[in-house]
Amino acid sequence: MTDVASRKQDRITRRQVDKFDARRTELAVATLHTLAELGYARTSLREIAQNSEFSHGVLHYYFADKRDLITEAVRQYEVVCVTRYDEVVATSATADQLRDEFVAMFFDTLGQDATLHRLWYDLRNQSLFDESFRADVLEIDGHREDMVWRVVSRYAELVGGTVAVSPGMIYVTLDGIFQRALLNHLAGNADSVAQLRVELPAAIGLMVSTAE
Amino acid sequence: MTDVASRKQDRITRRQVDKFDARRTELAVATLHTLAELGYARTSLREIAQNSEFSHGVLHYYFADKRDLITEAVRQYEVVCVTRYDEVVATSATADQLRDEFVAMFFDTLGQDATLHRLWYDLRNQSLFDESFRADVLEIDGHREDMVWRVVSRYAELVGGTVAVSPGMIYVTLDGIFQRALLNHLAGNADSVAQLRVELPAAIGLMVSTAE
DNA sequence: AGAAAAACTTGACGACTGTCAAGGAAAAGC
DNA sequence: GCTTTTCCTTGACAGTCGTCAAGTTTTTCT
Repeated sequence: MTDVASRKQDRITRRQVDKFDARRTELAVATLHTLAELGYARTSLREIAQNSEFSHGVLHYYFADKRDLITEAVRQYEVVCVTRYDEVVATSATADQLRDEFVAMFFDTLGQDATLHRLWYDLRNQSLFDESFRADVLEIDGHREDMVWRVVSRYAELVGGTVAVSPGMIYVTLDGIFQRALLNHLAGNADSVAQLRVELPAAIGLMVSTAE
Repeated sequence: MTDVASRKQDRITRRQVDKFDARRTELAVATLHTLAELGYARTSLREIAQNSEFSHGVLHYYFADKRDLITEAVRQYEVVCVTRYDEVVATSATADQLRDEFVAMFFDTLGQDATLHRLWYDLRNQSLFDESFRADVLEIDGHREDMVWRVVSRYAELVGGTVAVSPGMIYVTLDGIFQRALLNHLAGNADSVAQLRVELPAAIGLMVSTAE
């Protein structure tokens, strides 16, 4: 093959691959919404296809099997979810502002993206039973940990103190609060959610020791 | 009906009811083990029956439907699980002893009953999708909160201090640590589990302020 | 415009699901 | 010991599942 011909071939192949990937992503997003609505246990390929503009057979044209499809959907989740607070971190000038805006966004996404979040917890739990999910789950969990670490360490910096506990502990605490708030939110228990909102700043304060 | 006859009838009825309940519990326990092994999404009635000494049809003799069966299984879980640390609380004479024995039992049951625990988290998550689980889940969650509160408040008492955060926050934190330890345990990541073990006492210490 | 390749639909397969009715086996009552 | 009730098994039902092959439509290339 000549150079020109091979480069042309490359261009074609690349365009095909891009198109292929675009459709894959489109279907993965449809999968994500179906999973968020029904949960892992009740999501079928036909249901996913109905949430897209295609028929159920096309899923096996773009994905090897169901696991492949769901794995790709989880990756889509990650793209959306692990940079949520970065802008708050970047633009906040004072500790109080950072804290307040973090709390606001925390409970904003809790209400806004509740179904997506419950899906995440569902899949993280699936990984306790299904080994093939574990690597992806642990990776995303790590990114979530980094995400809250960026918030809290920056908060400590602004407040002129130091973080008193490990990144893992911070994540575990904030994630635990979020999980409980999500359960209470979906159960329609607004009072409990409101109380967690009050307690969240104090929990952050507890993990950051002010320099004396 | 004479008094004697009615009392005799009562006795018979009661015996029948007891026997009925005993078999129900037996089948609920088999269900619990199957759920712990396979997870909610992959547990079928036939699989449950194979983990008992009966055939699959008998399940509909003792339970109205699958939901009824699983609900009963969850109640069995609760019986085992929400009094785990009570003896430690009752017998510990010093704060250090209480803390150390709590941590020991915490990580003991993590390894020992890992499959049961992952089932609990699985079902708690199901309640995010399936409304009919929510009441039971919230009730058990409350009992778990009470359980860790008994530990930490007693610890504060022994150490001569006060608990610095709400019962809900304590539960959320300890449960978060447990969940993460469980994931790492099942993933075979012993190092991460060991590190959480080191950090757990510090986390407890952070939530209890020593009187000065 | 015609040929080739890619994209998508349709329908079918075997396996598995919860449920339940019919009937056999065991226990209880007399 | 015989009858009645309780307990349990078996087999079938209607439905759903993931998967895939065959065929149709659409796009791409020459």
